[in-house]
Amino acid sequence: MLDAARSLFAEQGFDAQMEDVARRAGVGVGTIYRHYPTKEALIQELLAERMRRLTVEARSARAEEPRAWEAFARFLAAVADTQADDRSLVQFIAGQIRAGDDLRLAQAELYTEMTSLIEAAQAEGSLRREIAPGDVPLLLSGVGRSIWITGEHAPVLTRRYLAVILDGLRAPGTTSLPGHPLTLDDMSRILYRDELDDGELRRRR
Amino acid sequence: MLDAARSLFAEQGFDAQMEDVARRAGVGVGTIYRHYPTKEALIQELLAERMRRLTVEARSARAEEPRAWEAFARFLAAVADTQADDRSLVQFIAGQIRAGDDLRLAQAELYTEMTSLIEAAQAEGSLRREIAPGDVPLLLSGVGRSIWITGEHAPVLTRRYLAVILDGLRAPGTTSLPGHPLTLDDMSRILYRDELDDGELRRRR
Amino acid sequence: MLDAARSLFAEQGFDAQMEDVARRAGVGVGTIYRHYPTKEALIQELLAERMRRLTVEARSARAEEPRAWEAFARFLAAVADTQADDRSLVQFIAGQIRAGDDLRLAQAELYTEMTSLIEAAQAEGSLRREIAPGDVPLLLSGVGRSIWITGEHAPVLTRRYLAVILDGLRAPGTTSLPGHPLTLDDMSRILYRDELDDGELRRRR
Amino acid sequence: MLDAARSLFAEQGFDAQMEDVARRAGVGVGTIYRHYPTKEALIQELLAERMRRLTVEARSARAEEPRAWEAFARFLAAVADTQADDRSLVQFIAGQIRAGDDLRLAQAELYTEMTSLIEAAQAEGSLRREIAPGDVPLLLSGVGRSIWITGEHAPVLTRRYLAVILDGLRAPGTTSLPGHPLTLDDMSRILYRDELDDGELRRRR
DNA sequence: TATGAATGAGCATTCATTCAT
DNA sequence: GATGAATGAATGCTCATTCAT
Repeated sequence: MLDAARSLFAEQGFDAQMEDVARRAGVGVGTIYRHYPTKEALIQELLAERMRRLTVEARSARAEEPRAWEAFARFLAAVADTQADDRSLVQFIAGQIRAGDDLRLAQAELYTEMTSLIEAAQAEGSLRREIAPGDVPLLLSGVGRSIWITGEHAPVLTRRYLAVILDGLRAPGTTSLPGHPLTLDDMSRILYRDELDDGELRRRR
Repeated sequence: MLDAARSLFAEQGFDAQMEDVARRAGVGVGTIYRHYPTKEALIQELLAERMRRLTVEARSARAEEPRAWEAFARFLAAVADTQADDRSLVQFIAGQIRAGDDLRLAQAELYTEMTSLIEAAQAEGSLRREIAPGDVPLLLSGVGRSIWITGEHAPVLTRRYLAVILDGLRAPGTTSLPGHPLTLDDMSRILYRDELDDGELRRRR
Repeated sequence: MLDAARSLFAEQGFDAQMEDVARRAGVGVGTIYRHYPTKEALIQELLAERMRRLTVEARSARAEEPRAWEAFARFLAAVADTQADDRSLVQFIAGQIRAGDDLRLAQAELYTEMTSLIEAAQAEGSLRREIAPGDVPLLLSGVGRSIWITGEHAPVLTRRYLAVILDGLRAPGTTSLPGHPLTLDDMSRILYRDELDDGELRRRR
Repeated sequence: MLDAARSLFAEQGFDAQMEDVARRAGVGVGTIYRHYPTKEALIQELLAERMRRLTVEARSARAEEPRAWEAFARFLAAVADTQADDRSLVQFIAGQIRAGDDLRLAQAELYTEMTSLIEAAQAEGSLRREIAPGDVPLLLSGVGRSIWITGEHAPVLTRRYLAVILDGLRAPGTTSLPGHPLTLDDMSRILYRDELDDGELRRRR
C-alpha cells in the first residue's frame, strides 16, 4: 500500500487521487483511510520514510568513504537519485506540503547527519566554506527532475548535473556566494511554512 | 488583464483561480474567456511572453557584454531572477505545464539565442565544452524553486545557487560530465512531454 | 453487548457508530453483526426492550396506585424519564426510526396497557374523555426532546413540561379538543410510517 | 431555491442532500454554493427567515387581539403550524444545528416579542406565572410533528394537542412546575450549544 | 462586447457491512 | 464462534468553463 502510494505520487505528484492509490494497491479507499487518517498523513509517512533512508545513506557514506569529499559526493548522488524519479519529493521541497511531527523529527536527524558530512569536507578543505546543510536540497532539486521525464537518459543525466554542481561546490570557488547559508532554523521556518497565514493555506489546500 | 494574470500567477502559481484573476483585472471571468479559450491558453500566452522577454535579454547580453562568459552569466542571472519572481515559471520549468504551439515557437527562438551565447563562451574557453542549451533549464530549475519556499529570501538565494552553478560550469571543470548534452529534440520531448498519453492527461486535467 | 449499545445510543442517539458500540461492548464489530443482522435490527431490539419495560411499568402503576389518575400520571412520568435518559428513544418517537415486527408487537402490548390506564382514569372522572392512547406519545414527544438540548437540565425540564401537559389533560378541560382521538390504526400509520415508499427509504438509508 | 431547500428540509430534515436540494430547485449544486457558502449557511438562512416570520406574527397577535391570552394562544398556534410541516425546524429545536450570528439575532428578536406576549398574559392573570419564553419551543416541539406524518389529519391534530397544552398553561395551574423557567441566557447556551467540545461536534458533524 | 450566475465533474473522507482468518 | 481489516457507495464542497442577459 505504501509502495503503491509511493509510486503513484512519484509519477503524478501529490495531486494523484486517493482512489487511484487504492486501485494501484489493489485495495479499497477505505483501507487506506484505516491506516492513514488523511491523505496528508499518508504523504507525511512517505516523506519521513525517505528522510530516514537518506539518513542511513549519509551514515554509510561517512563510515565507508575514507575521504570526506567522496563521502559528501556519494551522499549528494543518493539525494539526487532519490529525487530523480519522484515528483512528490519535489513538491515537498517546493514547500507545498506541511510537515507533521514525525516528519520534522526525521528531517532533524537527516540534517544532523548532513552537517557532519559537510563539516568534515570543509575541514578537509575540499568543500566551500559557505555551504550549509540547508543549501543541499535546493541545489539538488533540479538535478533529478529531468530524469523522470527523459526515461532512458535518466541515470546519466542525474550524474551529469550532479557533476556540475559538485564542481561548483568544490573549494575554494571562484564566484563568491551572496547571502548566508541557511541555518536549521531558517530551514525549519521555510520547510514547515510556519509563517503562512490561514488564508493562504486554504487557498492552496 | 494579462498584467493581472501575470502578477497573480507569479504570486500563487497556476493554482490561482480564474475568478481571482478576473477580479484583479477588474473584469468578469467571461471577458477573460473571450480572449483566451481556456486557462491553459492564458498560461501559454503568459509563458510565451516570458520566453520572448528572455530572448530579448539574451540578445542584449550578447550585444552589450564584451566577454562571452559575462554575457552568458548575465543571461543565466536573468533567467534565475525571472524564476525568483514568478512561481508559474518555476512550475513550467518543473514540467507541470504543457507547451502549446506559440510557446514552442517562443522557446525555439530562445534556444537559438542561448546556443549563440553558449558557443561564444565555449569558443572563448570560459565555458565547459560539454554544455548545450538544453542543459540550462534543467540546471536552473532547482535554483528558481527556492521561490516556493523562501518568500522574501528568494532573490538572494537565487543568486547564491546561481553562483554555485556558474562555478560548476566554468571551464575546464574538475569532475567530468557523463552523458552528452541534450539535443533540441531531447528538450522537446522533455519540455513538451509529448510522450504522455491522453489518459494521463485527463487524469491531470 | 446490548448494554453497550443501549448506553451509547442513549448518549449519542442512533448516529453513534457500530464500531463505537463494539468497542464499548469490548467485542469486535463482527460479533455484533453475528447477533443482529443490521444496525437497524439492533436498534429495533433495543426499542422493543424499552417498550416492554414501559409495559411492565404501566402494569405496576395500575396495581400499586389506588387512584387511576395517579397511576396514569406515574406512567407518563416513567415515559418522560425514559426519554430524558435516552436520545435514541426520542428519535424513535420523533419518527426517525421505522419499526419492525418485534417492535410493533411490543408496542401493541404497551398500547393495550395504556388503554387500561386511560380508561380507568376517565371512568374515575379525572382524565379528559377525549384522550386516547394514541395521543400520548405525540404529546410527550416534545417533552423528551429537551434531552437533546439541555444535558444536565434534562431531568428537571422533563418533569416541568410533563406537569404542564398533565394539567392540560386533567378533566374537564377548558379549551375543547378538536378532532378525535387517534385510533390504533392511525397510530400504526404514524409510528410505522407505512406510507413511505422505498425510494424515500433508500434516500434516508 | 430557498423554497426548494425549505420544502425538502421540511420533508426529510437536514439530512437531505445538497444534490437533491439543487435538483428540486432546478439548478446545479454549484449554484447553491454560490449563494450559501456551506450547507450550514443555507440552513441558518432558512431558520432565521422562519424566526423573522414568527416575530412578525407575534407582533400582529399583540396588536390585533384585545385580550392578552388570545394573543398568546394565537401566537402559539402560529408556532405549532410552522412546526407542523417541518422536520428541519424540529431538528433545530432539537439542538442539532448550531446558530450563526444572523440566526441568533433573529432569535433574540423573537424572544423579545414572546416575552411581551407572555408578560401581558401573566399580568392579565390568564397565564401561569412560572412560564417564560424559553419554555415555549420545547413544549410545542411535539405538537406539530405528528402532522407531517398523518397527512389529512394534520391541521386538526395540531390544534388538538395545542388545546391540551393551552389548558395546561392556563393560570393558576394544578400541578406545580418543578425547575425554573429558562432565561434567555439558558436558552442561548442550550440552543447554540456553546458548551459542546470539538470532539463531540465532529462526531455529529 | 462584457458580465457573472449557473453548471457539474471531480475529490477527500465516512461508516455500515462483509468475510477471510 | 469471534475478530477486525477491507470494502465502496455516499456526501459536502471546489473551480474551470459556459451562456443568457
